[in-house]
Amino acid sequence: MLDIKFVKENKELVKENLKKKFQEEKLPLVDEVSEKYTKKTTLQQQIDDLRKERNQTSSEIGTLLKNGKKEEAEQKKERVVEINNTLTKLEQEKEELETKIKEIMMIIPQMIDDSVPIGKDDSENVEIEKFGEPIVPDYEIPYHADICEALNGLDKESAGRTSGNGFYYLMGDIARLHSAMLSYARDFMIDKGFTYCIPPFMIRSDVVTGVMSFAEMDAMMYKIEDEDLYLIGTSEHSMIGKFKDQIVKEEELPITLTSYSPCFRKEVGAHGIEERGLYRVHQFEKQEMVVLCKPEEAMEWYHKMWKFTVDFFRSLDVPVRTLECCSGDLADLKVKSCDVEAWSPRQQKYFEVGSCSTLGDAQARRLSIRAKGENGNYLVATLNNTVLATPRGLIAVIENNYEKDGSIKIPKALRPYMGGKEKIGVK
RNA sequence: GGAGAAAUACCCAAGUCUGGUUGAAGGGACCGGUCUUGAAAACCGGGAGGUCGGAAACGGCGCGGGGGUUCGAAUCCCUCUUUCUCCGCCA
Repeated sequence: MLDIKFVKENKELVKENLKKKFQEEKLPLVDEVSEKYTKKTTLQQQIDDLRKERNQTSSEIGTLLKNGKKEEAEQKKERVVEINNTLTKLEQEKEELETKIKEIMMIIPQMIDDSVPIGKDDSENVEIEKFGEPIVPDYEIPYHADICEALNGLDKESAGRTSGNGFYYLMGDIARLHSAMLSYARDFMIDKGFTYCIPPFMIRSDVVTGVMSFAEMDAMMYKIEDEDLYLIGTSEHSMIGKFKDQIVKEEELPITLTSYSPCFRKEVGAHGIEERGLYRVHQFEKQEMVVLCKPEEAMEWYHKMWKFTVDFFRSLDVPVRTLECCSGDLADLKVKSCDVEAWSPRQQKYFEVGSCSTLGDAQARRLSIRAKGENGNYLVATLNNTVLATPRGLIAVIENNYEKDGSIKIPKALRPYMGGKEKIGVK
C-alpha cells in the first residue's frame, strides 16, 4: 500500500510502475483516487470547521446555563442541532469517499525497486547466482515419497483416512530428521543474533486482512468455525501482527526475529495438492525470519537475509540457486523478492524452498507500525524470509544425500540433532 | 465456561457516583541548574505532553476498540477486547 499523498504527487511514476507490472487496467485508478483525495481533504476541512463551531457553542451553553440565562442557551442549542444535521451528511459523504479511496489504494501495488527485472510472469524470473555444484549421481534417485516409504518414514494412506488428501504421517527416522532440521534452523538463526519466537498459531480476522489481500485470504486461510480465528499460513502473519498499531522505539531497530510455527494452507487455486508426495501439502512447519528496520536499511537486510538461507542449505550440502522475481510475478505488496531454490538431483532442476521479500513500508502502512525518531514518527520497513520450510526442505536433504544403497547420509550439521547418527536407512 | 473488579498519556496515578474552560490534578522519568573530586541522593528551575491536517498560527480527533444518549461525554447506556481475583475444567 502506497502513501496517498505520494500517489497524488507522483502520478506518472505510479503509472509507470503499473506498466512495469503489466497491470494497465489499473491505470485510470491513479487519477480517480487523486481526485477523490482532493475532494476528501476539502470535505474534512468543512467538517473540522463545523466541529469547531459546535465545540465552542456547546461550551458557551454551559456557561449560560450556569448563569441562569436559559433562553439564550436554548437558542444556541438550536444552532448546534443544525450543525449536527449538516455534519451527519458531510461525514457520511466523507466516509464513502474514504472507503472508496482505501479500496483503490489496496490494489495499487507497491513501487518496485529499480533493480527488479521486468517480466510478465514467473517464466521470466531471473537466475541470479548458483551456490554449490548441482551434482547428478550415476545412480537413479527415486521419488522422495518412495524413499521415505521404503524407510517406513511416511504414511500418506492413513493420513488420507484421518484428514484427507494433503496430509501425512512422518514416522521414525524421517520424522526425526524433519524435527532435526527445524531445530538446526532455529539454532542457526539464533547464532546470527535473531530472537527466537513461538507465536500464536491462530489469529483474528483484523490481523489477517492487515497482512494479506482478500484474494490471498480465501485461497490460503482455514477459518475456525464459530470463532473469529484463522489458522496461520505462515508465522510472518502473527509476527507482523504483533506490531499492529504500535510505535516502536527507534533504538530498538532493527528488530530481528526468527519464528517457528506450523503453517496451514488450503492451497485453493495454486497448483493443487500433490497426490503422492510432500511437496505441496495442507500442513507444514517453518522456521522464518522477520525483520523490522529503518527504511534506508531495508535493502541491506534483504541481501543479508536471503544469504542466510543460502548458507543454511549449503551447510546441509544442498546446492541452491537464487531466482529473482520479475516485476509481473512480484506480489503487489512487495518491493523486491527472490526465491531460494534447492537442487533436485532426481528432476535435475531447482525447486523452491524459500522466499525472501522486502515489502518496504507497505505492511507497516496497512497495520500502522511506526518508529519514534528524533524528527517524528515514521513507518518501518518489514521483511520476511524462509529459513526452512519442511517437509519441502526435507525433500532437498533426502534427495541430495541419497546413497546408492538406499540409505540417507545425515549432513554433519544435523548429526547432533539425530543422536549422532551418520546415516539412516542402513540395512 | 461461571462470578466479580479493572483499562486514563513513556510509567505510576487523580478525576467517573453528582456530564460543561479537563490537554486532562499529582508523581516518576526527561532537560537545565545548585551541591559534589565525580556520581548518586537532595533541592531549585523548565518545557513538552497522544495523534492527524498545517510552513506556522491554529484546528480536528482523542482517556482500551466500536456504537448510542445529549446542545455538550474520560464521566451515562449498549457492545466487543484485554488484564486481574475467585470457582469450574484441563496438557
